[in-house]
Amino acid sequence: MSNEPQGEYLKSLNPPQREGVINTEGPAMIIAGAGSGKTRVLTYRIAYLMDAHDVDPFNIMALTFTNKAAKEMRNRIESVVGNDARNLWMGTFHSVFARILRAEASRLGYTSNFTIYDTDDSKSLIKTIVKELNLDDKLYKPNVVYNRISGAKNRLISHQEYQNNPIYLEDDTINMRPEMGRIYKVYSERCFKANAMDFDDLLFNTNILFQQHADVLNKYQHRFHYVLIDEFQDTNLSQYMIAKKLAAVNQNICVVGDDAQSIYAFRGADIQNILNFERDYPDLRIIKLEQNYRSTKTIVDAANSVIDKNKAQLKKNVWTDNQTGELIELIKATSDNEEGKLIASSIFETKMQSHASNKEFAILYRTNSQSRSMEEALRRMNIKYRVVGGVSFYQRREIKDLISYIRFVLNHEDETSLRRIINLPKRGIGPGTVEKLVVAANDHDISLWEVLQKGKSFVGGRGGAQVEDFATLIRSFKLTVGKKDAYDAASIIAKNSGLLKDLYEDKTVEGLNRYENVQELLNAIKEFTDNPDVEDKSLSAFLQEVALLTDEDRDDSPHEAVTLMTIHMAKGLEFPYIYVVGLEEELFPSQMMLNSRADLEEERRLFYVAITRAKIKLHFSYARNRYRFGRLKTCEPSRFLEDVDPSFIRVNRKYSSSEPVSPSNSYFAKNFVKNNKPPSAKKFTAPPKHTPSPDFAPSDTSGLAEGMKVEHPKFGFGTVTKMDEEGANRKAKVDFEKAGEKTLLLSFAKLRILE
DNA sequence: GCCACCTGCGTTTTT
DNA sequence: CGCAGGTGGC
Repeated sequence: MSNEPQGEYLKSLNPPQREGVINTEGPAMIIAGAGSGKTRVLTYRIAYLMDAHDVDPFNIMALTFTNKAAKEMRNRIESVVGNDARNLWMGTFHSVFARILRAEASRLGYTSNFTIYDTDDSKSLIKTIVKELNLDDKLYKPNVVYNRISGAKNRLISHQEYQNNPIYLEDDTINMRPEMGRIYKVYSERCFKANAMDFDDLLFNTNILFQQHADVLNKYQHRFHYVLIDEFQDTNLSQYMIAKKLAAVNQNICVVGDDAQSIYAFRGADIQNILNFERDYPDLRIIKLEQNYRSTKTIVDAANSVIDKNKAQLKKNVWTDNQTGELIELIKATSDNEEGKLIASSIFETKMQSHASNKEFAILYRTNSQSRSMEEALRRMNIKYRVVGGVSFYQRREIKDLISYIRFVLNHEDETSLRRIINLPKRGIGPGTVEKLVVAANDHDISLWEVLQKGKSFVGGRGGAQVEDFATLIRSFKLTVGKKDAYDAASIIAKNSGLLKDLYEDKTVEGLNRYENVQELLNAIKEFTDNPDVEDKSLSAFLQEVALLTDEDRDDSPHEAVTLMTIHMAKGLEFPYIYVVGLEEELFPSQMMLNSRADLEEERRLFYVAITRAKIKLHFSYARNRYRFGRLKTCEPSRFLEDVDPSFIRVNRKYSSSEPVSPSNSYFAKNFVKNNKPPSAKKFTAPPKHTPSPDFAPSDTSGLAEGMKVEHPKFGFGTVTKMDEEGANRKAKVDFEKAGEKTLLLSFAKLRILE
């Protein structure tokens, strides 16, 4: 897509795509089937506005849901229109409106350096409040309370409205949680007092800002001549109302989405927004992109046969001109571990037969915990892989610790960060002391920072003095921050707070890791200050960058690797070879989604998303037994398998266990998990002459060298006599005691290193 | 205030 | 199973 000559790009579009690009004026909704070139249309539309209509990029706002999508779109526009693309207002809803809120903070009683609380911060504040209100924390679990408050905010219900709303009250009463409204109120007040906004506040407060300050709204309405929204099916009411208000003057609002791929209803996304959109803009231009360019006919038709089972959907007819391709292969396994093994073998074979590389494969699953058995199997076959998702870098304890220091230095009212750092490293300021300080600040309605500085007046004994020492430390950091750039300031904070020293002295593996992670954060800050494009090199500027950042920009994982991730993470991506694993009842569909038709349909859309990621070939798999919560449980194949038209599926006999086995009558269901060696493995390796040791497990052979003693499951024991070549063709010549001399391809051979 | 042990709980998550 | 949080010893 690079170096496209200007104007030429229109010719590469099909008629509906072109319509989506050139009809720039007035409201438009583009319903884009999977793989139909949605991002292409959106990026070209923006490029076309700048290129053909000479629209100033400052007047265009383009909203996405992920940083990654925003970044990718900006790059693609840049390749058409050049450097001007940098001036677009393009980003996630949260980052774009955080920027506007910083500029207008004083209108809402905030200062422009307000802290952004992530979900963990919010939950820990909720936990504190539940404790302070003496409520039952079994009933008012942070998760439950957070979701309730989040849900209200996303529907633009303030805590005042919540407490007056009979529906919410009744609901809470039925659920035995009558104090929910009170917690919401206190939580909102505490966030405000802390000069902090949570993720939902960034949108909620933008609504308040536009509602209460007509001049501000007016300003932005006239600034943004064009508003575009990607993944519109994922917007919640709060986001929709912001966009609607901004577009009210110029009416140039264009939304792109696919109702069939709506998988975030549980986060407040509302399919209703698509229907409302038609109602709110009667002269709406609706464009349907129905030609799929991504997948084979088999995959497109199979996906259609699945989504057809849903009742709630907009009619559309996704089709493709691509080849029919191969049938979907179904792999049946006896256990989760065997499933991993069969998948890894299938990947290995496909790689050999189709000359495919690792990065063309993705394994998709419903829950992160399913990655373990896949990882083990891939490791054993020496197939490189990367796991996307899991615990994010910025959520790691040591990283949040340093970030919390930085936050508190920049915002002395940030209660949640204070609680995190005041006794880290240990300074003898315990929870009791902290509570006294916070209560003092709240009861006398004075600032938290003031209370800290006068610690001795609020806390008796040694505690008071220690609190004042802490305040002095923070004050010294504050001075440093004013004088130094982000990197120097952060380094001084990391060092003088004692954080680094604490980690440095921890010589355990995890401790070393944490120390390295903090260094990595410091490196990231160094990169920030060294970046010539960055004008403001202050720590405060860095913090604002990082607050809404997830792991996107730190993708240091090997490129030439099989990708493992949840289906949610895979949305918007495509791979030639896709394995959708764990297709079992109660896992996928998840047992938590079986209660209502709407939930089950969302789950089915998730399955649809999984299928439509594949370009060339799709594999399904399930296991008859699976470890869940530490227990081996029997599983039924997923109902979703029956949703796929059977003419598109064939059972893979080679990579499937023919006998369904229940744990009660099976020798290996009971035993093989222990020794990791199911008898069924014989089906795809020749019967061994040598009987492997009971604890045989292939070693990591990257460090294999001449003279080492090894065990091979088939050839038995031997000594490495020669190493040859590197990378994928790395070989070892081994002199086996019984089998003689063999040359083994290490990316294939299973060897256990004995010494 | 600190650490070691124990219990009980959960599963998807753009920001 | 793996983790977070609580308890009870010092």
